[in-house]
Amino acid sequence: MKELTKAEEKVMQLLWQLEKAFTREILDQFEGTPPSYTTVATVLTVLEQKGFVDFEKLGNSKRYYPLVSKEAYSEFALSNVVGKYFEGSLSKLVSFFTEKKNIDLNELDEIIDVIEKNKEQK
Amino acid sequence: MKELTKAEEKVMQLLWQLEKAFTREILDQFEGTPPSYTTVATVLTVLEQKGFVDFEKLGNSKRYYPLVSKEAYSEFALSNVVGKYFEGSLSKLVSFFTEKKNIDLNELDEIIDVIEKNKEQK
DNA sequence: GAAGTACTACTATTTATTTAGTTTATTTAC
DNA sequence: GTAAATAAACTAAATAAATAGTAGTACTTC
Repeated sequence: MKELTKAEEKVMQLLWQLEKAFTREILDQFEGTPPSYTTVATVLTVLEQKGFVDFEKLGNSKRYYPLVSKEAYSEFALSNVVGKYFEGSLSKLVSFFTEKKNIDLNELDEIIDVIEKNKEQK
Repeated sequence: MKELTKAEEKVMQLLWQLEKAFTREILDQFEGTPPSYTTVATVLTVLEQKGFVDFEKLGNSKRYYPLVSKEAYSEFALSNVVGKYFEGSLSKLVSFFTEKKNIDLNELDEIIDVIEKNKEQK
C-alpha cells in the first residue's frame, strides 16, 4: 500500500467519516480556514489514481467512497511504526506507552481483558 | 516536534544506531545502492537546521550525534498514529492488533506481564 | 432559452523534498 | 612539499506535494 501524504490523509479522514461524499461535502467538513474547492478536488483525483477511493457518477457530480478502509490503513500505519520503532514487538510498544504516558488503571485493566478474551479464542 | 521525511528518517535511524558518526560512516551503513556522499551530507544539514542533530568538529570533519533520541521520536510517531487511528486509546490499539495479526500466546502473556508490573508501580 | 450555479478537467504555481554535481579547503601519503 | 584523497560548502536540478485559478460543460430555474 502506498503511503498517504498529509493533505491526502486529511481528506481520507473526512471521507472515512462521511462514508460517501461529494467534493463539496468533504470541503464543508474542514474546520478553520478551508482549502479551496479545487484543491480538494485535485487531492481526490490523486487519491483515485492511487487506488484509495473510487466514485459513482450522479448527474455530473462524483460521489466518492473509500476503497481502502480506515481499518486497513490503520493496520498499515501501525505496522509501520511498530516495525520502525518497536522492533516489530507489540509488547515493546505497550511497555513504552505505559511507562511514558500517564495511563490510568482502568485502561490497563481493559487491555488485560482484551488480551484474555483474545487468548481464549486461540 | 517536526516530522521526519523519508530520507531524513533513514539517516536518523542509522545515526541512532551509530550514536555518533561522520557523514562517511552513515553512508557506509546504507544497504543496496547507497545515495551519494553529498546527498547524505545535505540531509544531515537539514536535520541540523530542524534541530534533530548536532555535531562536534574534529579537524575539518563533523561528527554528528542525535539531539532527539529515538525514544522521543518513537513516542511522537506512536502518539500520532494512536491519535489519528485509535482515538487516543491504547486498548483500542492492542485490541486491533491482537485481532488482526497472527500474534502468538507468548507475546500476549508478555504484554500482560508488562502491564501488571506497571500497575504495581501506581 | 438565458442567467446563474455547480461541477470537472486542465493548467499553473509555490513550496518541500530528494538527489547529486562542482568548487574549495584541508589533510595525508609518499 | 607536492599529489591524491577527503570533506564541507555551495549550487543546482529533478521530483513530489500542496494549493488554487480558469475554461468549459452540464444542470436548474424562471
